[in-house]
Amino acid sequence: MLQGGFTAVLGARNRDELLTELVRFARQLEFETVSTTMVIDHFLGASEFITLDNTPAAYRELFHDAGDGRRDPVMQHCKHRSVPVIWNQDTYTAADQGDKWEMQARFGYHTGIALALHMPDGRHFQLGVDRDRPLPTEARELTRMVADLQLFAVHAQDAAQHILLPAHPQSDLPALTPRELETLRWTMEGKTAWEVGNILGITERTAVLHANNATHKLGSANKHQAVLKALRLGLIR
Amino acid sequence: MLQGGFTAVLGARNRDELLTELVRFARQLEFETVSTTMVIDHFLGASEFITLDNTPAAYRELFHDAGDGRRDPVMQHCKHRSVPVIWNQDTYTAADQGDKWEMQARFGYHTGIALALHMPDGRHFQLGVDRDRPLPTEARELTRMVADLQLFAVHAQDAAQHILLPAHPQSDLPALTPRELETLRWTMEGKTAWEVGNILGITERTAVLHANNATHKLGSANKHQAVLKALRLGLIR
DNA sequence: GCACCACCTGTAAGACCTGACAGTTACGGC
DNA sequence: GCCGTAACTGTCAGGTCTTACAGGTGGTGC
Repeated sequence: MLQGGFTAVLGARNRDELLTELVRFARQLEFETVSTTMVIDHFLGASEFITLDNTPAAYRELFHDAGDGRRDPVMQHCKHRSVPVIWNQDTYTAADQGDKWEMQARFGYHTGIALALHMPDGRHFQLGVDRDRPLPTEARELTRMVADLQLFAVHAQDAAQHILLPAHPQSDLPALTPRELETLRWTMEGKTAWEVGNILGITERTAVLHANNATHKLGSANKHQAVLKALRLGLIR
Repeated sequence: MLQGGFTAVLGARNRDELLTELVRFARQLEFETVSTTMVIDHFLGASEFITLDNTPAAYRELFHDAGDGRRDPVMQHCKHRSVPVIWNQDTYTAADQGDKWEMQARFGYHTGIALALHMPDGRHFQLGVDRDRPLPTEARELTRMVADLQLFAVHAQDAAQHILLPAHPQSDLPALTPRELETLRWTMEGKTAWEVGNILGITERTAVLHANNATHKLGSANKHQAVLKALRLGLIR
C-alpha cells in the first residue's frame, strides 16, 4: 500500500530530490517512467515548457525538444481539460498520430496515464506515467491507480511550483509601480484615460502620466502595446 | 467500495442531476453535506460565486450569502492552493475565526475536507464535504478518502463546467474575415491604421474599417481590446 | 437577375492619445 | 537637511482613433 507516499514529495528541496520522489512513486504503481512538465502559456507567442522526468535522453531529444506538443493528443487534452486521460495506441491513431505512437513504443512507451492540474495564473502542470505492459484490465484496480495518481499529482504540483518555477527570476523585469499596473489593468478593460482617472480617483492627466510611464518602462510604442507586453511578462493578467 | 462512482457524475445533464450525484458520492464517504462552488474572479472588484450544495437554507443565508469568503481560512486556501485541506476547529481558531466555526458547528459542520481545482481561465472550482463526526484517525484510511475525493472532484468539476457555467464560447465564436484578422495582427504589433494600410496595400480608411468591424464583431470597446479578445479566443497568436 | 457579403474608398467632427513644458506633495534613506 | 522616488496636477500642440455620413467593386448562391 502507498500510505504516506503522497505527501513525501512535498519535502523535496530541489530538482533532484523532486525527481527521486516522482520516480519512487511511479515505481510503486509499477510505471517505469514519469514525466512532469510545467507549461507556461504566454498566451501571446509560444508556450514555455519546464520538464522534469526520467526519460532517456535519446527519447527526450526526439520529442520534448521538438516542441511538437501541439500535435500530441495527450498534451492537447492536458492543455484544456482537467480529467485524467488513459492513453494507448488507439488514442494516437484516433488523432492521426499513429506514427508518433510507433516511435514512442520503440522506447517502451506503450501506454500511460496523464493528469493535468491548472493553476490560477494560467500555467498548468502535467504529470504522466508510462509503461510498456498494459494497464490493469480490472476497473476497480485501474480506478484506484488513477485516484492515487490524482492525489499524488496535486502534491507534486505544489512541490514543483516552488522548485521548478523560481528558476525564472524577475531580475531584469521592468519594475512597474502599483499605480502603473492598475492603470494598465483598466486600460486592458478598454477604459479611456478619463475613465481610469475616475476609477482610481485621480485626474485624467495623472492616469495618462501612469500609462506613459508604464509605456516607456516597457519600451512599447503606446499604452496598448504596453498592456500586451505586461501580459507577456506576467506583470498583469 | 466506490468503483464506478467517480465518473457517474459526468452523466449529469442539469443542476438537479449534478447535485444528486454529488450527494450520492458524499454519502458513500459518510459525509452528510457536500458543497461545490465555481468561483469566477473578476480580477478587480468582487468575485462571483456559483454554488450548488445540499446545505440547509438557514446555513446558506448565514454564510454563503454573506459573501465573507475573504475571511474564511478554508476558502482562502482554496483560492490560492491546489492541495486538499482537512479542516476542523483548529483551522478556524488558528485564523482567528473561532467564532465562525462555532456558528457552523451549530449546524453540524464540525470538520470536513475541501479541494480546489483551478481552471485555465482563472476560475476555480471548489468541492467541500462536511460532517459532524470526526474524520478517520487512521492515516491510511484518511488518505484513501482524500484520494477518492480528489479523483471525484476532477470529474465533478468537468461536469460543473458545462452545467453551472453559462454557454461556453467555441460554439458562437465571432467569424472574422481574413482582412480583419490581418489588421488585428498588425495592430498588435503597434502599427497605426495608416501603417497597416501601407502594409496591406490599402488606404488608411479601409484599415480603419476592418479594425472597426473586428471591434464590433468581438464586442470590444476599441481595436486594442479587440486584439486582446482575439488572442484570448485563439483567433490570432 | 438579385441578394448578400467581403472588400474597398472618401469626408468630416469629435473623442482620444502622446509628448513636452512646468510644477506640488509626501515618504524614506543617507 | 538633502536627495530620490512615487504620486499627483495643469496646459497645449499635434497625431491618432472612432463614428457617422455616403458610396463602388467583385464573387457566391438562390
